[in-house]
Amino acid sequence: MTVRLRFAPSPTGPLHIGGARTAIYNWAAARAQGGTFLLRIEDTDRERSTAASLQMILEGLRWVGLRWDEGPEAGGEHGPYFQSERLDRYAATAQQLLDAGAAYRCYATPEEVEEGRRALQERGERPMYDRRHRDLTDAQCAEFEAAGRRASLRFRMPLDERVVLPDLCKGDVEVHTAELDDWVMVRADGMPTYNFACVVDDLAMQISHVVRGEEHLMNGVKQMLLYRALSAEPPRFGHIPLILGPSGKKLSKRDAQTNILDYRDRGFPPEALFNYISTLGWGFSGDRDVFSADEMVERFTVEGIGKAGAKFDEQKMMAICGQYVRATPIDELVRRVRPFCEAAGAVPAAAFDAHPDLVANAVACYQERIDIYGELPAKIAWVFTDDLTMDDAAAKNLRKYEAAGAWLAAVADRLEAADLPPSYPDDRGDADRACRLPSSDGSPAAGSTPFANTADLEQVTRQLADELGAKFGHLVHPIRAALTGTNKGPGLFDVMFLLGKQRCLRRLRAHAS
RNA sequence: GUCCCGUUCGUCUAGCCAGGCCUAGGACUCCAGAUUUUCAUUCUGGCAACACGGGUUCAAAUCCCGUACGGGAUACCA
Repeated sequence: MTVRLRFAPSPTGPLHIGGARTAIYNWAAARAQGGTFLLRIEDTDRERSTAASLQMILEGLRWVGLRWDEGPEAGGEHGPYFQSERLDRYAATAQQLLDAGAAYRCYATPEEVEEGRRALQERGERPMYDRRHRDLTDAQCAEFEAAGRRASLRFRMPLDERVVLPDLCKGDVEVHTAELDDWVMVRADGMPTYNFACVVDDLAMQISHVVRGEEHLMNGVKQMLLYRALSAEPPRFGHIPLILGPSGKKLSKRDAQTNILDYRDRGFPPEALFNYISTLGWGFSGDRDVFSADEMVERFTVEGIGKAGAKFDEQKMMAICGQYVRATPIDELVRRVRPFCEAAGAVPAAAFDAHPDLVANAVACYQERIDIYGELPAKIAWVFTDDLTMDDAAAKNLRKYEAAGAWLAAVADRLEAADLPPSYPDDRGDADRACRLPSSDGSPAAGSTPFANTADLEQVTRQLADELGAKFGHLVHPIRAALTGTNKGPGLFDVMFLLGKQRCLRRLRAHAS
């Protein structure tokens, strides 16, 4: 069997978390079986479909790393891939169904349909279309036509039958056709509805597996019946559980950011988002939940998707992002972080271009301190920006010891005599290449340059502490505050090294008295 | 209301289909400890679950039935 799966969004809004997961599962199922993954745009709702939404969806899919073999911008032999361009096919199938008696014309106005629905409800019956035009004669039809009414096309639902939908995720789902109404296949304006266009296209595009949210479970049953009316073999269905918000209801904009592109804009690693979203309803293995898309493809099956809804957990998502950030090679990390740092004005473009090693060292110092790229600018700005804002904790550390002012002056004097590298934007030579940061994880970075390395700086400072009769641990806090404006961050000597001589002296002396 | 689906630590999950290896494993969170110039990282340890009730069986988280609770669907939206 040729394996072909599709993601079929309607362009009525941006790609959201749930849609992305559906796309990922379809993609993974296709790749896992060496099949084809295609994208089809279901734009039969003229009012709500927009070109802007389409672009956001395409961009969202690309951003999480999904590529489609057929579809918009990719082409393919089963196009067009926009339902609005396939109207002739729906019309042909509609006619075929009409001729076969599997569908019929309904001239009821929306008001009449609603009125019938209410009447049924009042009688204690299931509220649905009351089938008032199910058996219209040709003459009656002609009468409605003459009166200027336009017909919609409805499916002639079997009245009393048990149908079974074999579902890859849920197992056999049995439903009585009495629960289903004579649903509209083609609107009065000639546009097909979801269930109809979906089946016509899945057939034409030779879709082998339909994987979609479980809100479509009943649609699956309706579609099964339509396949039968068409004497066609239905695809295999897999209705996957929903992604839930904290309240346990379907995830909505109220619960969290649901637009995929918002995560891009906030600086989430796309691979991490892909990874996290994939775990919402599917487990990689008993002892791992961080995995690559390739690894996922190796063992993904639709049957392996869970049955229960999964709550979206932002904390866990962040934790996974952090793992990806930490596993990223520094050069790659710099590349990814650059747009965020530049946009925020935290690191000038010139620094990236003319001082790549300095920037790499600075970023490396924060690799284990951020979960997403977007967190970096605010943390790293002190390295390149002179208008330091002192936070409360830092201000407190400056005042904590009476001698702090004198200490800072002494440290400044000592550093003035030391071979500290120059400050950005002065040329730092190969200082940053010779001394790779961070150095605080056990072994101080050492290098062979004309300049002091972080180990030398530590030695100088410890010695000074002795001379001052101050505890080294006490000395550190006001220095850090004066240099960075915070009480957190890289090791103190990495800070000095990054900042360079002039900046260190200036900041130290600004708080020396 | 009716129909359908679901229910393993607070959360995501492994185990369930092929019952014993489960005194239920991993991850996130939280707590404690180690490392340490701060923060973070890393490491060690800890808290914490088979919704409930029946059955089948020598044996049930795993199979069956019921109950409760949760969710979804009931559109000329998708």
